[in-house]
Amino acid sequence: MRVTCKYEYVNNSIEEFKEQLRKVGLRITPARLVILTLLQNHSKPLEVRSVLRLLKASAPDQATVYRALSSLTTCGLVKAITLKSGIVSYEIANLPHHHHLICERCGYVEDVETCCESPRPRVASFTIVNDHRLEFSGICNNCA
Amino acid sequence: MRVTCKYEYVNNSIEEFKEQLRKVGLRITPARLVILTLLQNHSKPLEVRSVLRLLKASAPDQATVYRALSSLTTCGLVKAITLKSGIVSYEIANLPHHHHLICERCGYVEDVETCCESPRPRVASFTIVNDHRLEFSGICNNCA
DNA sequence: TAATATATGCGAATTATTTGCATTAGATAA
DNA sequence: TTATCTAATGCAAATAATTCGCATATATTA
Repeated sequence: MRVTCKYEYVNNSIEEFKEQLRKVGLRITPARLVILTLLQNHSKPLEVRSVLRLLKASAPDQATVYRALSSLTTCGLVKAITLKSGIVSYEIANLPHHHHLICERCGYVEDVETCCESPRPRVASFTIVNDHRLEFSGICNNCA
Repeated sequence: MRVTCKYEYVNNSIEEFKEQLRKVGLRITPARLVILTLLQNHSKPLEVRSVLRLLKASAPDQATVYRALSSLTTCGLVKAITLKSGIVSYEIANLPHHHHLICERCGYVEDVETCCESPRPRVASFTIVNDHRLEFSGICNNCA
């Protein structure tokens, strides 16, 4: 399906995104759709900077991008992951469960299915433990 | 041992820190020692902002703090960890192997010993995998 | 289609981080 | 020790990143 509006995008999951937005009570807006689409089309997590750069042309305003990423993350449609480097990146939330392997030199990120088989920690000061993130790091072939 | 110099600090590991700095080839300076001491005295990882705030009085200049955290991290004396929230925090590197459990509401961090028992991922695009970080998140008692 | 509340764009304000450069102070060797 | 060399610091200023206020536009709902 091709949709032309203020910003242009090509996407097959538009209806899905709309449904998700509806479900979490966020309005369906071009800015949110274009950002969801962008994240979906990139298999790798994207930093804000990249999102801004990739959308630059007729893109939503930068404040809008920040606000959209924030609301989408809060509502769980997008995941914010933070790599060892300290840079926050965003990815579509409903990907199959996976983790990341990141190159310490160049920042290249690879998804890995390896998961954490250990039990959830039991700590007196916490009531609920409901999520985990596992990140491996090393040196990619290019940098080695 | 009590050492008074341009900035003041109380510490029992000064000699250890000096030895570590020597080993990695960084000069032994008051700024580095005071930052290592601060990180050591806090059991929790600290963000740059907190480091700056806690040191404020007769502290090293902010540019110096950034530079020191950076060089200490590069040389491996300090670890930069990035929590789900996207905030980068720093902790002394030579703590026993552990991971973190963070409250999604308030950011409270607890160290946990639970580790990842799964095998290191084998991925064609990576030559070396040499580290991992595991982060659990949930709701702490205070927020629950 | 009208009413209303949310989202956007824009500019400006904040906040965070980095840089250049003159000066200070570790380290090293005589 | 002291002289020498180089890295580290402080300061001010530049840059980058993020947030905010507010008028306008737009999605939703009835």
